[in-house]
Amino acid sequence: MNGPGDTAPLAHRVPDLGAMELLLAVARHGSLGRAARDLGITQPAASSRVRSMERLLGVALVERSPRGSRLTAEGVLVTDWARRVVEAAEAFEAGAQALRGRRDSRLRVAASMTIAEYLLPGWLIALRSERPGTAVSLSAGNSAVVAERLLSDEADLGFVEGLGVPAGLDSAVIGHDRLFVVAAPSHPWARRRHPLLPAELAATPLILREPGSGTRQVLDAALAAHGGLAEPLIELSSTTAVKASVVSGAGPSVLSELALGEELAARRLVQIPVEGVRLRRDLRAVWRQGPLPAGPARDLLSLTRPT
Amino acid sequence: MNGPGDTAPLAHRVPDLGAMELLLAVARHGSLGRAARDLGITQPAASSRVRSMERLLGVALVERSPRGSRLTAEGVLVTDWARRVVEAAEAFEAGAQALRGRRDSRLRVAASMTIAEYLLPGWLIALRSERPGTAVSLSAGNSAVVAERLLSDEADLGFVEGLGVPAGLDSAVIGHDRLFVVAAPSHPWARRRHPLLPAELAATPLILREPGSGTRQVLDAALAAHGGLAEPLIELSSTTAVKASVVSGAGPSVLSELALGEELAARRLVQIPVEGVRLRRDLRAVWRQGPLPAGPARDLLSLTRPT
DNA sequence: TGGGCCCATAAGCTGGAGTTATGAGCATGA
DNA sequence: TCATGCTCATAACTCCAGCTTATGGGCCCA
Repeated sequence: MNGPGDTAPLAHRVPDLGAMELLLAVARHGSLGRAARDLGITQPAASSRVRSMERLLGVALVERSPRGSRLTAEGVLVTDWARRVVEAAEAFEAGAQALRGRRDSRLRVAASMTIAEYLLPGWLIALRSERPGTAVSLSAGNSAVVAERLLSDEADLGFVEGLGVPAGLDSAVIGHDRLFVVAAPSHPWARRRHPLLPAELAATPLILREPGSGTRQVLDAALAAHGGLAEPLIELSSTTAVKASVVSGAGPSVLSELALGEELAARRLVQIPVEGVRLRRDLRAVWRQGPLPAGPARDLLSLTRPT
Repeated sequence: MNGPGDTAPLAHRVPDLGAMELLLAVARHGSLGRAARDLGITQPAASSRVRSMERLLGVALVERSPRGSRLTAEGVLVTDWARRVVEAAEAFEAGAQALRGRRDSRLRVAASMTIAEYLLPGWLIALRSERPGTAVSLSAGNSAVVAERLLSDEADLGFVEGLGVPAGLDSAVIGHDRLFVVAAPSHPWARRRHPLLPAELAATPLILREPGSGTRQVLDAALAAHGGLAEPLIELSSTTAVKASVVSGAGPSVLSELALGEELAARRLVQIPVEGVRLRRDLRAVWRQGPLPAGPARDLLSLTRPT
């Protein structure tokens, strides 16, 4: 994950979250003093913090004047990058908060790993802005675990990404997830001129999650007609480990598009086109058989329409 | 940007970047001590940091044993959220570093605001991992500014998103950018059952950037055949300001998909389908007329193939 | 049983980020 | 013209978070 050439930890080369937050506040308010008040600190503290941020980056971010402060051209760019960090931190916080309140929460959610990692934090941020009071607790596991929690009344609402709906549950499709064939940029497949054929994919040993995972279920089903999945090259227990292996050039894999955003954007991985096979699965909200859930569960459900 | 109900600043409710980095290192190495060494701190420091992170979140993240440390189930989730924060911080750092080295850098890049904000940091991370030594400097502005810098030999490679290629430059299409019609979830358009017609869009006052911006050029051209763009509701100078206005319900707007990731995912904004009009523009790399650039510029160019 | 690896705890140091207090620059309005 | 109110900067002081070193206990293996 650390690029080569890195020496000091990232945290020493980048302003901390508080400083980024402060920069956003300055952009919003057009004044150091008001930004400081917004964050509950004093004006000199804000002033010195912005100054030390500018020293660290070697760029002037804020143009001070007796009538307020505006961002410089560079400041605008830096502020936008900072905003993305702060948004990621907000997602972190929303997720972590849901993880904490184990017992006493009003809305208990159970979700598959992929959904809990990549989608739920965003939904929780949105939920909090629409229904500020709602306390959420979260547990993660595969489809069977989610079903069990719903049926034993340990969860009010679940999210799964498997092929079918577990018995005893009602469901609604809330989106779709495509599976991408990916390889390192150095892999021969990355230079192919023509799409991969299903039979080729099926015949090639891949880096995969263990058999229970949703991704693997879909892949098995899709390739059954084309000779069935070859014996895996390696079996790993987490999506992150799979990605790391693929990036390092160990071999190709098939992964959810949700897990691939950063890697594809930074071209650490490349997507290999495939033709003639549908690698797609439904994302579903699930609940105990019966009427649509009411109260907070309904609020959350209404935020999760197809994207 | 701050959700309602927030009181303390985000930075007090979330572990700092160093702690998140440490958590990732623990996940990688399977041991607090080795993670500590990796980050250049001592084992007790790492131990206490992880402990205080667990106290802050109210969740056990790491399972210690005399033979090493593994993440708990919750730890895996938290680590993945932390990874996204750290990746955003890496993008921040890559961008900021490019911004700093004004004069002496070997590769000088000029880019449009949108590309500089959303795409360049990712490319720079990838570039650094493939060609570690490359120093990059960055300046941002609209197409005319980019062209000027290239022609006056103040930049080696440029990126623009306008409609045409400025005179005197050669170019290559490196991707596409769709423009989305967006509105707040509370806006009437968000509940429409049928796609918007071009004439409706043209007739509606929108929240827009000022006339010079690339987005507005494309919009003008696309709607010329449908009666031309109505007088804007408000004109603002930054994309962020436009988004904030739309979120607050002031009216609809048309924005690049690149700028909308977070807002659409969190459903602070919703996309309004439109039929019969092509709101799409090319993203282009540009350079002084003549042969393809060589050296570091070529390295960067080769990272930016169509996504 | 000694030596390797793990982790935890304790005591002490230090720097960074906060505070209060103060002053200077620029508008506005009486 | 002078007071008022906003802006930001500087200086001196306080304090605590996070680091260090030193130490000890558990587990496994040769």
